[in-house]
Amino acid sequence: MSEEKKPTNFLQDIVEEDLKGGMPKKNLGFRFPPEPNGYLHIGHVKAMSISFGLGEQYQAPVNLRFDDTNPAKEEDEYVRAIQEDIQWLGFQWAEVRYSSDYFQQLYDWAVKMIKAGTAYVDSQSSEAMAEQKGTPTKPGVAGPYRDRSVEENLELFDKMKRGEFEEGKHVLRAKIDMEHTNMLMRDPIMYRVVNKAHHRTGTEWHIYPMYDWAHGQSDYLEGISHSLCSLEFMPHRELYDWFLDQIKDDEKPLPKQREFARLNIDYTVMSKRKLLALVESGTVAGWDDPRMPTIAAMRRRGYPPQALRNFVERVGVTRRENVIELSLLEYFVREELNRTATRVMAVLDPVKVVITNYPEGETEYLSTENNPEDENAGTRELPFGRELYIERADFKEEANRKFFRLTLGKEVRLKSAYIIKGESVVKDTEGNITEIHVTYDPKSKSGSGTEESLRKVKGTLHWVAAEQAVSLEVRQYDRLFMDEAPDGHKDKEFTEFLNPDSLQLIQAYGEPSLKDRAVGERVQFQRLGYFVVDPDTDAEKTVYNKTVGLKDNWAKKTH
RNA sequence: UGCCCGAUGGUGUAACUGGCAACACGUCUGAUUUUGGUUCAGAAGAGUCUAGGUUCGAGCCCUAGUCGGGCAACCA
Repeated sequence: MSEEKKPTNFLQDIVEEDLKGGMPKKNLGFRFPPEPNGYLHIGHVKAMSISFGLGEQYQAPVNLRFDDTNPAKEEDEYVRAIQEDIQWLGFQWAEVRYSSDYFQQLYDWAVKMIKAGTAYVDSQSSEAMAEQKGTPTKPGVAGPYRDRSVEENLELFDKMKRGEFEEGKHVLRAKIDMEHTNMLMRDPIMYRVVNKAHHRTGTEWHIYPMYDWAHGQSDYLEGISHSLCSLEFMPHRELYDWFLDQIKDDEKPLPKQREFARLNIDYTVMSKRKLLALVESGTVAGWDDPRMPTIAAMRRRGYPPQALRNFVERVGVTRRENVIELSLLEYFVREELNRTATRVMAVLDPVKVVITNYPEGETEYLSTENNPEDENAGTRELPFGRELYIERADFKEEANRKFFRLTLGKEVRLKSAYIIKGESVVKDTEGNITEIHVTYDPKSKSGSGTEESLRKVKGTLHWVAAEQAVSLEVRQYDRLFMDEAPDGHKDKEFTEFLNPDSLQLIQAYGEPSLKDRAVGERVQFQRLGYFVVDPDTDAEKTVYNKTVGLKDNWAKKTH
C-alpha cells in the first residue's frame, strides 16, 4: 500500500527549502526554550511537537533550553516539573542547556559592542526612557546619555556588573535608531541591574540580560538553525537579526527565527501569568489541579500523553490565530482510552435494588470482559448477590418507550449478569425511593448461551453488589470557565467567568477491583466515562478523577 | 493616524509549480451492539472577506479596500 501523504506545514517547507538551498543537513538544530517560571501547558505541547517533531524528522538535535534570564520569577521547582512533563509526553531532547550558561559570553559580547559604539549605559528612570521612546505612531527621541564616551560606558557597565548600583539606576542599551518604525529597535535594553539570587548562578551576577539580547545569541552558541516561536515574537525578529549581526563571526551559520500561531482552546485561559494567579489565589489546588490546562493537570486528570500529541498534530501549524474546540481534545482522549481502558463497574448515584427471588446470603462470581475493544485484555470475576446498587437515573416507575432502562413491569439486563424485571418500589415518608424490588430470571445468565440469556431486552445497566461494594471518592470535573473566551473581554477579568461547579465530590460505590488499582491507572466506569486513580489515594480512601464522559446521545436529545 | 501579521463550512486544517474545494472534529439520519460507548453506512453544511485585474481557467498571481490580531514591560 502506498503511504498516505501527510500535508506538510509551512515550517517544514522552510526547512526543506533551506536544505535545497544548500544548507547541509548536519547544520540543522532546534530547541525548546521554556522559561522556568511556571508549568508547561497544552500550548507548549504544540510548540514541542513542532520543534521535537522536526528534530525527529531530520534526525537533528533538539535542545531543551531553560530561558532563565530573570531571577525574580524563576525557580528550580519549575525546571524539575518541566523536564518531567516533557519526558511524560515522550519527547527526547539532545542536551539540557540554560541561558545562564552563556552569561559570561553575553557579557563579553556586550563589552565588545560598547567598544564598537553600538551599546551604551543609560542612567535615566524607566519613566523618562519610556517617554523618549515615543509610541507606535510617534517616533522616539534620543536621551541625554546616548552619546556617552566609550570609556565612561565601560566603567559604568563594569560597576553595574560588580553590584555597585541599586536596581533601576542604570541599564545597558543597544544603540540602534530611536525613530525606527519598530518600537523594539528604539535602543532596546540589553541589561538591567537585578540584585537577586539566581537559581543557578547564585549571587555571581548583578546584571541580567534581557530576552532579546539572550535568545538569539543562545541559539547561535548552540548551533540552532531554526528558532521557532509563537507569533507574538514576530516583531522581535528584526532585533534578533540585528543582534546576531553585531556578534557573528563569518564561519558559523546564523540561526533564523520563524513564528507560528500559538494554540488556543475555548473555555480556557492559556497564559502562564493567569494560571499562576489561579494557583496563588487558591482558586485551584495547584498547577496540577485537574481543571487546569497544564500538562501536569491533564496527566492527573487521566489524559494519555498520546492523546495530547495526536491532538496538537491534528490541529496543525499555521500563522493564523485559532481557537480550537475543547471537543476535539476530548475526542482524542476518548479515542485513546476506548482502546486501552479496562471496563469496570461503579455507581455514582446509588439506589438499592433487592432481587426478591435470589437466595439470601448467597454470593456468586460472574465473569466479565476487561475490554471488548481488546481481545487480549482478558476477563475478571465480579461478585453478585441479592442486593445491588444501580444508578438512581436508571430507574423510573413509569416511562415512555424511549427510556431503555429499568421500569416497573419491564425487563432489562444487568451487564454481565442476569435479566431482571421491576416489581415494586419502597419509599420513605417523603416519597423518595429507597429500594427497588425486582425478580431475576436464573436462566438468563450472561454468556450461558441459554435461550433465556439470548432474548432481547430494551437496555443494559451497570451495577455493583452491595455487600462487596467499595466506597470511592469520585472527583467530577467540569470546565473551569463558563465563557468561551474568559480572557477575551476588555472590560472584565477572566476570573469573573469561573464556573462555581467545576468540581463536584461524589461518594460512590465500586466493584472490589477498584480498591487496589495503581495511582494513574485509567479505567472506564461503564456507561459513565473514563476515570483515573488520583495520587491522593491512600490506605484510607480511594480517589478517582473523572477524565471525560462517554459520548452521550441520549442525554443530548433529552436536554 | 505609522509599522508588522492574517483572512477557506460551526471549529481546525488541506488543495503539487493556477485545472471546477478535501480531511478531521462537531451536527443530523439509519444499522449493529449485553456500555444510549465503540463500529459501520449515509446526509446537511463553505463556493474560499470585498471589488477590480492577469489568464482558456484563480482559493492560489497582481492592485486597492474591508475586517481581525499584534507593536509604547528594566517580562519571556
